[in-house]
Amino acid sequence: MHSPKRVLFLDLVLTLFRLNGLLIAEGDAMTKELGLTHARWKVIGAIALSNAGLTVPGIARVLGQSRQAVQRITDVMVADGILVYTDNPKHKRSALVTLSEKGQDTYSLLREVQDPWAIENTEDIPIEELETTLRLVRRLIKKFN
Amino acid sequence: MHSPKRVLFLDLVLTLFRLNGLLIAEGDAMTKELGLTHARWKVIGAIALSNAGLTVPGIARVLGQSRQAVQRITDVMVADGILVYTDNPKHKRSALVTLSEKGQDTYSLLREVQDPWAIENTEDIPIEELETTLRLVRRLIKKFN
DNA sequence: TCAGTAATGACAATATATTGACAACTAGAT
DNA sequence: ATCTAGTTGTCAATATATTGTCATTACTGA
Repeated sequence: MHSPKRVLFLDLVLTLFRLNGLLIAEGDAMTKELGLTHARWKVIGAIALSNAGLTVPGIARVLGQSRQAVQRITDVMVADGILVYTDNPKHKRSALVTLSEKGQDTYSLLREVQDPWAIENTEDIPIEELETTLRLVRRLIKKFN
Repeated sequence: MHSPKRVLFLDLVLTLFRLNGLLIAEGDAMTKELGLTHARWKVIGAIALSNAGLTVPGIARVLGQSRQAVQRITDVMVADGILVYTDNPKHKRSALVTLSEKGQDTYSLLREVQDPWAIENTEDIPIEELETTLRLVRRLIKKFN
C-alpha cells in the first residue's frame, strides 16, 4: 500500500531502537564513576521522577520491562544499601521502593552530570518540538498499553 | 537549575525507554506465529529498510546494539536459512548480511501484519508530528554518535 | 608509501532480560 | 459476602546483550 505515514512510522520505530541504545550508552558513560549500570540508574531515575511511590511492578511499567527483571535489580540495590523497601499502605505485599540516604546521595551525584547533559543536548532544540515529541510518544504508549 | 527543557528532556528519555519496551512487546505479539523473536525481527527489519547492504556491525549501529549481540543472532539465522552472508566488495572480511529466499518469505509475512499495524497506529496522528519527532530523534542520535 | 588509528571477527565471561509457572493477594462486579 | 479476573512475589530456565580482549583488516593523513 502506498502510505507515506506507514514508511515514516516504521522508520521512526527503527530509529527509536537506535536512540534507545545510544541513550543507554550515554547514561553508562555518565555514571561510570558512580558505580552505576543502566539497569540501576534507570531504576533510580524512575523512582526520582515519580511523585507518588512506586512498587517493583510499577517501575517495570514505567521502564517498559518485565517486573522480574526489575525485581532482581532492586533486590541487589537494597542489599547494596541504595534502595529501601518501605511499607505500602495500599498493598500488603507489594512494597514501595524508595531511595535510601545513600541512594539520595547517589542521585545527587547523578544529577550533577545529568543536568548539564540534558541542558547541553537540548540547547538547539525548540521546546515546542520537545513537547510535540513527548506528546506523540505518550500517545503511542497509550495505544500499546 | 530552573530549566523546563531539562525536565522535559529527562521525562522524554524515561518515556522513550518505556515505549521501547512496548514496541518490542508489540513486535513479539505480531510475529509470534512466524517463529520470530525481537532479536530476529529487528535484524530483518534493519536489513529490509536499508537500501545499501549492511554488515553485522552496520546492523548493530542501526539498532543501537553491540556488534557481538548482532553477530550471535545473524549466525543463528544463517544456520536457520533465513539470512545469507554474501561477499562484500568493499571489505574483505566483513560480509554483507542479506535475506535468503526463505528470509524474504518471512519478511513478506511480517509485512502482512506490520503494515496494517503501522497504518492503524498512525491514523489519528498528523504526518507533521511524525516528521517532527523523527527529525528530533535523528538529531539526538547525531549528538550521541 | 607508510605509520598510526579505527573497524572487524572471534572467543569468553558476565550482566541483564524474558518467559513460564504457581501461590498469595487485590479489586471490582454482582 | 462472594466470585472472578487481574496483580504480585518468587523461583527456575532460557534468551539476549554487554564488556573485555586479541589478531586481522581497513582507513587516513603526512
